[in-house]
Amino acid sequence: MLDASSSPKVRTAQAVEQAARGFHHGNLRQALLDAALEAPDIEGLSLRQLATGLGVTPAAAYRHFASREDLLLEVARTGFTRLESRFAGAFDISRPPVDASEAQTRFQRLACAYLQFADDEPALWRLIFGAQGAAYRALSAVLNRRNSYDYLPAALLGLHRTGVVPNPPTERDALFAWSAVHGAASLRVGRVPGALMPLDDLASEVATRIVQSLRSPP
Amino acid sequence: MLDASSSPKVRTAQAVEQAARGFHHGNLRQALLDAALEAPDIEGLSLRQLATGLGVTPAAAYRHFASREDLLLEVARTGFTRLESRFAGAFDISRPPVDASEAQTRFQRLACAYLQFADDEPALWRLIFGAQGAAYRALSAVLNRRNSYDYLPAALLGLHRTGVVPNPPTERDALFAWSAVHGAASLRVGRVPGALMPLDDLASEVATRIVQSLRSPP
DNA sequence: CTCAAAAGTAAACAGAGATAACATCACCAG
DNA sequence: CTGGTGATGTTATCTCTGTTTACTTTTGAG
Repeated sequence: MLDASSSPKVRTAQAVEQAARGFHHGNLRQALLDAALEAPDIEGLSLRQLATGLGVTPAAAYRHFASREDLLLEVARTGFTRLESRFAGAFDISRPPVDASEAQTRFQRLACAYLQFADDEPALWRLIFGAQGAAYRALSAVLNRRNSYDYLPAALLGLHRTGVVPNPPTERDALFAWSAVHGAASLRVGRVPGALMPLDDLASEVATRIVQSLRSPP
Repeated sequence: MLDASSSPKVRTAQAVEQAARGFHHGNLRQALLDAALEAPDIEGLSLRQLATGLGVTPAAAYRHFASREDLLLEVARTGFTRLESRFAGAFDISRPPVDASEAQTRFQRLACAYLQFADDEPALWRLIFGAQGAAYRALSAVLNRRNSYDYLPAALLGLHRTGVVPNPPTERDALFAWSAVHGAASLRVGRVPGALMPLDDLASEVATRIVQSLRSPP
């Protein structure tokens, strides 16, 4: 299904040629998604250009997606997955940090992963969080939030458990942390001059400041 | 040029009447801008709908704006002005705060103004800061930054001068503060569940935490 | 081998931005 | 008062977009 070459059927030379080109009875759906993922402006892309760029008629796309919005939502879904896997790469959520230093490193790596995603795939970033966050809302209701929503609380909990932060983390702590990192990513994607320092600097700075704000009660 | 009423020319009674109706030799330019300002989705609006909604032919709009983008940029400009005037309402930048309490109040009011703008005019907010911040960048280069860019540094300086914060404010301090408030506004416009608390709560919380983060060196 | 479903094409529609040619009205010069 | 000029509007048209409909081709299972 997903890969034309997995079919055991023999194919005529012509069919093989067509499959090799990837069109006309092939993996059009994936090809459309892949092409969209590489567009510099995903939200602004045209279904027709996308289809004709793949050597296929515009109407063919409607065999695989109900509408342009539907296609974009699917792209946003894989974008979300990529963000999640970056989180997963930041630290192992199932194993608590051993000391304060590791807890702080984890938090910083999480912030860095968020910023790096915005840096590496700004089009996906804007697709997910831009446009009044429609894609984000539509997806976060459906997606397995088991992953994406647990890393920040886990990191904050780690900071508390290892003694970096006196109080156990609240939802408002998480919201503030998210706001600060999200805002930094936002300004960076928007190429606001002040936010264009090296990414690691920005990440460590933002992370450090957030931790500082969590250390003292009002 | 910018304002029809600034023209020194006298107008006949008929012309005034037409101007009052707003069409056919009147203030079409302003009418277009006003109508756009009231749209729930400014970025997504159609020039044709806008024009026909004002009882005018689509092509008429091109007598006043070079393109749709140009129209939107002009709308963004007045949006920026509105944001600025909210800043101006937060505190008087020319008079330094008298004590720590006032300095903190000022900072919080500034944060609140930012968030309130996002709350009251989400369409304008998205127009300015959304879409990779194109409008923001295009405008911030031209706009009289005297206003919009001086409030945050001034508020931070006030915090330092009154002894709330030990170190004099740096650019990175300002960037972090902006990030945190901007991020909160972003999440709020995106209707992220956690950010939907009463606005004053959010503003005071974010402001307080930012100040806390500025109180201790790494 | 057959046949139904899956997946493509072709042609058309409405609506978008944009342009060019034409029309009209205001207003100033004489 | 009058004539013409420029600002401003209209009409018609172009290309491009998303989307639908009807038709055709290809695939794969019974």
